[in-house]
Amino acid sequence: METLDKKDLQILRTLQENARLTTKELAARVNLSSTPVFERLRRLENGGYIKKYIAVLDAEKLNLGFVVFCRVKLSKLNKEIATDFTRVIQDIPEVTECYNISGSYDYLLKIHAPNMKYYQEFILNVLGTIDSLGSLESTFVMDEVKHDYGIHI
Amino acid sequence: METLDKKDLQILRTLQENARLTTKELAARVNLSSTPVFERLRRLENGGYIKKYIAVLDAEKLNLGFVVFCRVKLSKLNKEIATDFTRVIQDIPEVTECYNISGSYDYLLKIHAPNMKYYQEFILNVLGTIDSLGSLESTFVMDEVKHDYGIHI
DNA sequence: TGTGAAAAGCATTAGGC
DNA sequence: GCCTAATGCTTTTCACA
Repeated sequence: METLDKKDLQILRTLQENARLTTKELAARVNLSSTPVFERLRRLENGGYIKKYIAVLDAEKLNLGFVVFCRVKLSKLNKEIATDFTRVIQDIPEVTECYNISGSYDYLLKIHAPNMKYYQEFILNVLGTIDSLGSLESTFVMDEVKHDYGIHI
Repeated sequence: METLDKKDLQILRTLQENARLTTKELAARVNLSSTPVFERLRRLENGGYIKKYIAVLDAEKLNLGFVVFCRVKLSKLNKEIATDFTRVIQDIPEVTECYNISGSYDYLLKIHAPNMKYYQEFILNVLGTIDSLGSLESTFVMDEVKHDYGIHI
């Protein structure tokens, strides 16, 4: 796929705000008829600009509103240990995000739990048992001040 | 809204994976016909369990793949300054997330930029000019190891 | 690339169990 | 609660500018 024009960007911008709009409604907002919007949309999906469509759930209501950012140092920084850690982390459902980062820690994890008690046991019984993990520092989220679910394009 | 049964959770779980499923497809997955699924969905939306439906875009392809976690200390920790900071932060499009956190910093920001050069200027011209901001520490994302876009329910 | 019309399929409501 | 059946929209395709 070559390049995106103004309408493409407008479509993407609109959909990352509300993915439930019908092609027709979307078409109205970008001043086109349904057909070209439909085709652009397919182009954008196939081109990988749209990765997926998701429903954003309310973690609080689903008893997973206790959020922690956890910084992790590997037991030793080599490729094998890093590979092991990233593989293990994929299968831990409480860990919703994991980034390899610069600085004095190696990884930053975002973790969702029901409460502090649960988290404490999670550290002891899950994270604490990973061999490739050296040390760990938890930072608790007291309030979500902003969450855009989208990027500014 | 009272409590969620197995089918409700299954619906939520499915939709946070793929929000584009038709009611019909969704119904097939939970072994019901369209009507009850349609009604449950409405109940879940109105009950606030589903906050919104969004398209997840590819930040890399849209030239916003340079991601930074930035920890911020307020110039002074009082209510007025905190309120000012959180208000200012809402209007900065590069900041896609902002959390009030425990520990030696007050806030954790997630920032999307095109590249390091852009980020450097962003720090100088935008973040650096916020009065309520005391100090700041940038942690660069070298790799996104895991990103679930959903919680484990 | 775009438009508009037509076919195929879905969301949504109604009526009954 | 659930189902099936009907209706009015949408999506999707096609012919054409």
